[in-house]
Amino acid sequence: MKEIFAGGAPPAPAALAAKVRTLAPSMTRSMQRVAEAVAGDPAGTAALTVTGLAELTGTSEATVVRTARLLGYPGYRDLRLALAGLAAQQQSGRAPAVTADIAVDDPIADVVAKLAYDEQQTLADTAAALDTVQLGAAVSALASARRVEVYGVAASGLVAQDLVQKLLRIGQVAHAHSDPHLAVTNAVTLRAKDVAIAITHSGSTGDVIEPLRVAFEHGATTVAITGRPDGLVSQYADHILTTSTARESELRPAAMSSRTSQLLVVDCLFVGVAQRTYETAAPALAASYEALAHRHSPRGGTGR
Amino acid sequence: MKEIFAGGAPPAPAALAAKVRTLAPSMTRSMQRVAEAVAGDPAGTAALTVTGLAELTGTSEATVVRTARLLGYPGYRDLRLALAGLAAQQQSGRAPAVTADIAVDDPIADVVAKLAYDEQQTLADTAAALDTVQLGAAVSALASARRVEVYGVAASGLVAQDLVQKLLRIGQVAHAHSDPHLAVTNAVTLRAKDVAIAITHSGSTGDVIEPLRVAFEHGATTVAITGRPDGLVSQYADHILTTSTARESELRPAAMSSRTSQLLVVDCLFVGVAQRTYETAAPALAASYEALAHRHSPRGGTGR
DNA sequence: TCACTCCTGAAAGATATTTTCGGCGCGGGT
DNA sequence: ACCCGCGCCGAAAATATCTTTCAGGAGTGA
Repeated sequence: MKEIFAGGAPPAPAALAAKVRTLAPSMTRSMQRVAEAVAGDPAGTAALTVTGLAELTGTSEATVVRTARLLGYPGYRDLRLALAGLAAQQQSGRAPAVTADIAVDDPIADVVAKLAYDEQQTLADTAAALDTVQLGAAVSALASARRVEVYGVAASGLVAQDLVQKLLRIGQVAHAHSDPHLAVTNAVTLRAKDVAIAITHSGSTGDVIEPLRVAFEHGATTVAITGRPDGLVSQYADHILTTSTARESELRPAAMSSRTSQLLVVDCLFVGVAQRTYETAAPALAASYEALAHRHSPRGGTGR
Repeated sequence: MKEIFAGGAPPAPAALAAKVRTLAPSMTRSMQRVAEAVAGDPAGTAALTVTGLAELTGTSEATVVRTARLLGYPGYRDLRLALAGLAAQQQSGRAPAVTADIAVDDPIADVVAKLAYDEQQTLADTAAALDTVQLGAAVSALASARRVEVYGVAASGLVAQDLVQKLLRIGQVAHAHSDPHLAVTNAVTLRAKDVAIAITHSGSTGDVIEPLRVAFEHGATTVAITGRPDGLVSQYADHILTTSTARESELRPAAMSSRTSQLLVVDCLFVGVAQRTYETAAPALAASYEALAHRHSPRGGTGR
């Protein structure tokens, strides 16, 4: 007997479709075929043996096993078990109903419904796939950080600012950087006890990786929030938080769902830190709320 | 073959426990032990191999297989698969137990689940409450706008920037302002055919209302994205888009759900505009994607 | 074009499952 | 009380399934 059960990484409950999407880009062609079959028909796949699935996808047993490994399972046997579970869930639960893409001539009401549904899906996927161990580690680092620097450009830059705004509210020293040069300049000044966070969906945004690398080499604790955990950015990250990737279409750029996903992660970080530092966080939150009250006109209902 | 019971009956969906009880009397002692273990802890049993389950119940592999047969499965392998499904169902069944507020001592996994759930709820609420007529009107105004100015401070400022980033991608002329003075300065330059958008959750943020008022009085088309449609900001808005407000708690500031809600509205605006201006928007989107490609390191999907 | 890297599948090797087969306990007959 | 037969039970062989190894080959950059 080997591999009792628990350990560092739980295989994956039902966030399989999400995981497939997240990892698909880093897969080779044949592995993608396997992953596609698995994600497309969990129930059917669960009924197949390695050999059967290999034949179905026109690949070999080895490839199937490799795919299972990549998805986080010890082997095909375990993937199959998870698949059976997923199938059962789908069976009992309401039909997941694949949402149609947004078309150019969709009425506005459909657009609202589809976007809302997609973002909900993204949230569910992200939550399911989020590694709570990594998250916990990142929270610990932040809670005891002397100073926090967050790097992100474009859409991820806004997420970085969002995190910083939140951290500032609970009395943490935090800054966001979207200027690559200034970011590197800033990273050089970091030491142990400081935390650097890089946010990049692609995992390969040079402008963000560079400052993280510098911070890493200067001994700071580094965290990466990325949709591609196999990306270059992970090389310099002590803790990796994976965001999920949703399908995108012409009218629905990837930035949309990655942002939703990143914000959820950021919120989790924030709440985690607020919990750990409750003694100081709670009064700080109250104080910042109080300080802003007078900037709102008296009118407009106070109630609630 | 004897085939006493199985016959044409399907393996068994989830009524496994019932089946065990029904068949128990007709079982021999050791088989009962196996059946009991299976019914008692489906999840745990699903993790075991034949040998493991045999050892656990103090019986032999043969007995385990015989039990599986009696329960209607072709063999142990299939029983195990069904067991995994059952476990997954049970798991998901007790999921909705996380609707409570986030507490200081919640484990990190609960925090993730609760935040994700809350944000999903916020999205659903917002989508349901969004006035598509107002939204359509706002989209029309944006689609034919010569220039778009967006005002927002703090968290809403980030949403403003998000909208602007998106509009820029489809070739619209857009700017975000979070500096109240500059915002007003900017607002006085607006004319008809220009669009001004104010984003404020409270609906009473003076720093944002003021520029909107100025824009309104200069003849620009004005849009308010607010959680309080009865707030002061609405007085100067041609179109009002209402975001939903979720309950908040000490550890979960209102900014969190209002941001989610605002972003959904902003996404809807963006997609709506992109639809209306598809001829120019599509190439622009493609071009901006292309232009950024080289900023990502080539490496990404290699090994590991 | 050549060298190189990494993907890929065939087949060997390891595990898990199923089947076979003989032992043994238990009741009933003498 | 003893013997006989019935059928449950588990050890081990046989088979199926999964995993690993290894070498050929496609694609890529120089």
